[in-house]
Amino acid sequence: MDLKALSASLNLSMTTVSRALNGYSDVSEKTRLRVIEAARALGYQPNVVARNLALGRADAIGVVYPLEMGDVADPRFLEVVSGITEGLAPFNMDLLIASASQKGELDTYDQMIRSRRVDGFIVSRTCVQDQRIDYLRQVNVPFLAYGRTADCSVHPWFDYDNEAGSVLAVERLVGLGHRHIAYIHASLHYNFAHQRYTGYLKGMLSAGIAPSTNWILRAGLARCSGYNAMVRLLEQPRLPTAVIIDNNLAGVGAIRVLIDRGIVMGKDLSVIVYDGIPPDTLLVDRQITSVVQPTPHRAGKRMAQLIQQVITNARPLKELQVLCQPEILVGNSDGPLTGS
Amino acid sequence: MDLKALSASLNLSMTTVSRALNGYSDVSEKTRLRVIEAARALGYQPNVVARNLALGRADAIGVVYPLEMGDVADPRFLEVVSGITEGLAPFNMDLLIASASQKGELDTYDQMIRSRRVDGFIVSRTCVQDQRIDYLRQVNVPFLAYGRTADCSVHPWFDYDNEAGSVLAVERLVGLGHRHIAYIHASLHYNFAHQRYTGYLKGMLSAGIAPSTNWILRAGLARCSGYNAMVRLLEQPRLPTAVIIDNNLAGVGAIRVLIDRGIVMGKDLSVIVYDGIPPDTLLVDRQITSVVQPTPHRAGKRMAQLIQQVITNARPLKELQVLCQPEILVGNSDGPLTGS
DNA sequence: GTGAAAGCGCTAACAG
DNA sequence: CTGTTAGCGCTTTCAC
Repeated sequence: MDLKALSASLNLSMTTVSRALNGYSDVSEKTRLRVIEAARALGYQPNVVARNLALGRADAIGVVYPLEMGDVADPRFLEVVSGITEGLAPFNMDLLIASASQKGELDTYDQMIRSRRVDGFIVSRTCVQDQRIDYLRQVNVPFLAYGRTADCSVHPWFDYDNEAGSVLAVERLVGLGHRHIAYIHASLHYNFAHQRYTGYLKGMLSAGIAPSTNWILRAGLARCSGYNAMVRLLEQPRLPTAVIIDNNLAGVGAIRVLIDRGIVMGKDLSVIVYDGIPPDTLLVDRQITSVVQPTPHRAGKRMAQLIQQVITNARPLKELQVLCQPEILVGNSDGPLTGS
Repeated sequence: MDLKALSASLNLSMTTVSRALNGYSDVSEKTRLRVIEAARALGYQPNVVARNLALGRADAIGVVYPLEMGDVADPRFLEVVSGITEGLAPFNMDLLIASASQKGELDTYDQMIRSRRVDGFIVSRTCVQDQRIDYLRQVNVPFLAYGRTADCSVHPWFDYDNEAGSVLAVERLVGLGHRHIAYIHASLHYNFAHQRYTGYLKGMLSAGIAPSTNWILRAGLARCSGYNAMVRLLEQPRLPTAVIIDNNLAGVGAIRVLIDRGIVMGKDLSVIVYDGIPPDTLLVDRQITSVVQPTPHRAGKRMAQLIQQVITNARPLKELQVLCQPEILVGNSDGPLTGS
């Protein structure tokens, strides 16, 4: 069932039918209803390929991800993708996923652009200095960056306010009376880790506390690294009364040490984990106080709307630079400073 | 740079250029080389939208996944997707990902089909009785099922030989001298769980061992459920000397119990986990003996090739029904039956 | 070997 | 308000 057949069955021209279906004003209400009804009855669905050729659009956005296993294995990313497709659906846009080719990621972008498969991109896992973004800007293809970069004032992006999140965590602990607050963090190479660390320092400063370097420990994005960091922390001659861990992977490992050693969270040591601990992970009945951000799914959905607005030029740049504010989700892993 | 411009710059007709580029025989070798060189130099890339309209293809395959969080959160699925895109790349095919619409999954399939966005589908997480497959068969759209179904002799699929995996596990334990072999499993509603369970029974039968119902415990696809199951198992008046756990989530939980209670795997109790334990999970230095299957990434890649062959009708049905054989990956969580 | 012309299914001027 | 006409960029008969 194509447009020609549909219009023939209605004794109308293809033009009129097309306009009726696409909600143009210059078609009588009566005709429109008749057309819509017939389309439904006959199960007409426009051929998007033809339509896109005529319109010069692709009605799709692209995501290309690197082949490195580390990236691929990120469970959260699938949730983001899920959110993106969901957010794109109302606009009848598709999500095209591509692996980076062996020739390199940039090459994949180039191919997708020149073959007109997509109208724009979502660039994930931005680096401080990001050549993909440089390239897309240069060839003038719409995109939304998932994460800020060194120079991100001139393009649309979506990111979390990592600094603010750490400040919140420090403020909460200080409010509970803590002044000896340790910090376990991932490599400061990562943009998010750097920002969170900055927030920690800032929060401490505001509270008039000098952070102790003995209590600032480098871990990584792995549970075992958090485990080791906590072990090291507990070997210190003087112990802190609270600790903030800047990512949930290290958080799981660190908390494992506390559980294994019978250290009671919220009493012996207050713990706050950035991003929280995924459910069904700890296997003990504890709610970890967390800095929470919108779920990956929600973030993806929001990004879908943003990239759509980028493509349609619906909004000024300023409104396409979205910084999500984190919140504290109170659990029972922290508590007031005890007299001891 | 489009075909018209390219052919103009070569003083050739679009026809000839098109044929040269698409490897037709009826164009002189000399011209072909000249065309290819020029195309490269000028950075010509065919507009796939136009090409697809002319050819009536989409050069894309679709994957639609349900919105349920449980599915979305499956980290393995992203790896499968990654493998699919990689496997599709050599054929210049794209992967289109869509969330199921609120109206239901079938509706999403229907839309994608009628709008000609895709040439076929990969249907994941098949159920024993699967309406999506019924539908695709009915409308005669190519697809590959990821997982078998009750009646899967008439369509292409890719699956793991779950039954054989359990048999292997039992055989290994029996070979080590064990006869008291417990089994912790997910809901037998799941196709894979049912098949693995069948394999367990079969393996036991072959070894002339009557499985004890006290040692067959129902868990689920969650770590905590495995934890609870193991606790229940250890409460039995008589204990088994070995246990097989049919999924890695429950496996993590079950093993946690053993670690916490100081039960030494491979000595006090031999443990085999289907699919193995993901790295950086246990936080203790143990290699769990596992039934392993091709990685999700590889599986995805293979499926990409399969669906491509389905679409091009390249092979007989029989060769499009692929059953992957699992293997045992030996760790140190099992060992010979000790005298005690 | 090469080119002219028709058409894939749809949209968008431009007339009426 | 509705229909006619001309493309979108590519492939593909069918002649030469």
